[in-house]
Amino acid sequence: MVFEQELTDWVIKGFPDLFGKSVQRENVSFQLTRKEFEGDLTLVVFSLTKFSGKAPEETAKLLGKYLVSQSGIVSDYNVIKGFLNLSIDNKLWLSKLQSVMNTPDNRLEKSMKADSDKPVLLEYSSPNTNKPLHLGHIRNNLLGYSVSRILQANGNKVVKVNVVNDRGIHICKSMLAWKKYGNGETPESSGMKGDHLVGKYYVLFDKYYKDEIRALTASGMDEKEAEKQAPLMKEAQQMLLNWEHGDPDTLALWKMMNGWVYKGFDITYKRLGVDFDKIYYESDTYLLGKEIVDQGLKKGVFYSKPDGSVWIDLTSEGLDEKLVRRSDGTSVYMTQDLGTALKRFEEYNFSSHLYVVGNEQDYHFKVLFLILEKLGYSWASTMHHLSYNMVDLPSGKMKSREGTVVDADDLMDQMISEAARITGELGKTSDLSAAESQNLYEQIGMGALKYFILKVDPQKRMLFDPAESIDFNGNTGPFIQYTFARIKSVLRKAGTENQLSDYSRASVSDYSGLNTKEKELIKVILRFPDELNEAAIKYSPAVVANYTYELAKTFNQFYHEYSIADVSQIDTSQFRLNLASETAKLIEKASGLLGISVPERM
RNA sequence: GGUUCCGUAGCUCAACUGGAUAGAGCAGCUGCCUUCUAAGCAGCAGGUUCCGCGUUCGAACCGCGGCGGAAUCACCA
Repeated sequence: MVFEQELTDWVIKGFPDLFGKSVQRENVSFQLTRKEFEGDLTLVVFSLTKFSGKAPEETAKLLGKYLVSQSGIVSDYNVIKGFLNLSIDNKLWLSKLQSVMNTPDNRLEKSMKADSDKPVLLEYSSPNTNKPLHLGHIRNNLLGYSVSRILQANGNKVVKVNVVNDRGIHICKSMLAWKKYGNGETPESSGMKGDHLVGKYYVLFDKYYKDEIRALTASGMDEKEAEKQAPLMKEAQQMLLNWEHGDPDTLALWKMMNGWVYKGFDITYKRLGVDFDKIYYESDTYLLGKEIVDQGLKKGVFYSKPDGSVWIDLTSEGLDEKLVRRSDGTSVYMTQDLGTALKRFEEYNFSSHLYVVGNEQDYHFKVLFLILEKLGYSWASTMHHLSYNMVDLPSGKMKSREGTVVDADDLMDQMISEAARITGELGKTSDLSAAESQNLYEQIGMGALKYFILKVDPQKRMLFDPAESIDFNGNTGPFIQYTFARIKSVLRKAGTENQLSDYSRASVSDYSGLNTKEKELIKVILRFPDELNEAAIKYSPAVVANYTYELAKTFNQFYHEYSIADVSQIDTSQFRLNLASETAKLIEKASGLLGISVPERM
């Protein structure tokens, strides 16, 4: 935090003279002073008492006195129990703020040791092509995209990759159902979005498949056996074989239907505002990794069983035995992930590799990384699974086959029309054109959705109740957007937008009567780099989201208490306008990290 | 059953990674639009941080033991 560095230096410097013993940097810990106490930064002295040999209060008092007389930073101090509250000179707050204002973008380049030119590889989204995206995918996509922005803001190069799961039995199910029951229906003929159309046949397959099972069990067959013997399932499996053998008809159907899905996904991705630098298709990558298995066998990392299947024994690590190649020589999920990881390293020479994948795959990634390590790849240690928890409905988990999903497109539509309704009620769009209004509704609706998802710690399971639409009041995206728009409006009316840089220097240094609300706002503004850094370390957009809310909230309180554009005091009002302008810039920047766009007016 | 994650106000979430009297927003109740945006501001009420023991100056956070929820342990991906 601001001033922490300097103050720590002073404590270390003065300690030996005061107490006859020296202290290490890690023993000196500062925190922001809580609002109810006098002061700006607080030194927690408990951990220092074993070096000072004195009681906490006594230690704090001596240090406080020393800092006031020697450091030139601290104007005053008070001691409460073992907490030494330090007040920083107002002028220093102002000059810190001023240096930030005068170098608008530089502060984003500091923090986190961005590793030279090597990129960070970030995989996210990874959809199946047999059904449309739902709320769970939204969480994945928003998280992945936001993490990429946060890493970039910390000075990293990021390569965003998506791997599309475009093959397998589940794809064949939709294909088969379409072939049997589709009557040649296309997105054009039905007016349906391609991914929804394909999803419809996936559900249809399941319906008829269940019918078959029921019929078989009614005639006395065991349920497990019925699942295997159902004609539809057998046909689907045959289709998969045809696909693997390159049957032209099957491939043509596969290409056509996947094409529909990609078109649909593109629309959804675009609305979500996410994008990728490279897309991998599983149909291209599923054979990768076999060579790695051979090498692993030679090195003795893997072993084969009599039937020819290849395994790794991880029981000594407290895990199980894991299959890495089937007895028929085909690769499994693990095999291809090994292969793609190696391929990506060869292609990009990444400094680290992140996977944004749901926590149901925690075990898979644990094993994946462990195997890579055992195979001797040094970069295995740079891999990280950014695991996030599921989105739950009040009724429990979403299940696409049972129709208990919140569809991504539907949800976005709903959010946008809700935004339109509320905006209309508040009468804010009377002077906007139809196109401008529509654009505004989209910004607000999507802002609400994105903030709702991203403000929650990724590791926590979150609940979404479709019956209660996402809020537009309080701790929400629209509140942040509203604050931004209001600041912009004030600046427009004050008519000083263009002169700010000329004014800022003079007005900041001349104005010394810093009051509580102004100071609070300044403190929040100056915290931005720390928050950004923390967000990058934790890979958590939630840090940014909660910070942005606090910034907007603090501004609103400040704004309410003090008339910003009071012309009778040109210096103070100019200073306050500068503060407002700085806040707006930060809100815009922080929102950008979340993929939320902020409107100039709303 | 083994492993991993989670449990904070009625509800949805915070809590600077061990610090002071655990904070916001919804929902409920009170006030505030003749003044630059009321999607706002000020206030009231709401807590045994799932339970117990331990570690220490100090625990929502760390350790152990329970209870509750979830995920995973496939020749699926």
